[in-house]
Amino acid sequence: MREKELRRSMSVFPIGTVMKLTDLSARQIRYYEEQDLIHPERNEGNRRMYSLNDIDILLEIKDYLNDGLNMAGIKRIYEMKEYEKQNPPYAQKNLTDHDVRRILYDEIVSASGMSGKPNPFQSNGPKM
DNA sequence: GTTCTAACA
DNA sequence: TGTTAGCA
Repeated sequence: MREKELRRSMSVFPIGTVMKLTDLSARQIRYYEEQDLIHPERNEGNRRMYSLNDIDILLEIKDYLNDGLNMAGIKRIYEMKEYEKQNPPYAQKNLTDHDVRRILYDEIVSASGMSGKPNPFQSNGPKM
């Protein structure tokens, strides 16, 4: 079932399509790339070409943003995801990749909501 | 018309 | 983040 992943990794969408699919601005999409959250390829004309995987990540980022996470918190989650890939310990300790991510996620979200002081995971209270 | 980089509000 | 400028 690797054929499927291969296709999901093919960069075939221009930023305009990604904008419509994710409802994110071009500015945001390019910014998340700068933060190493996504890695679109470039075509002959230096245009960014995104894959279905990139789009999935973008949609995930949008969810995290809605939960009040800032870039620091989101990057944490993806950095952790990378760390896990290089260090199999978790996979063998009966926790799936998804479970570990869920745990870290809850940790960051609760840290954002329980402290009265500003913390690195919180994007300063509501702006109203 | 669409996307890109860079920079300023 | 939005937006704008000047290119390709």
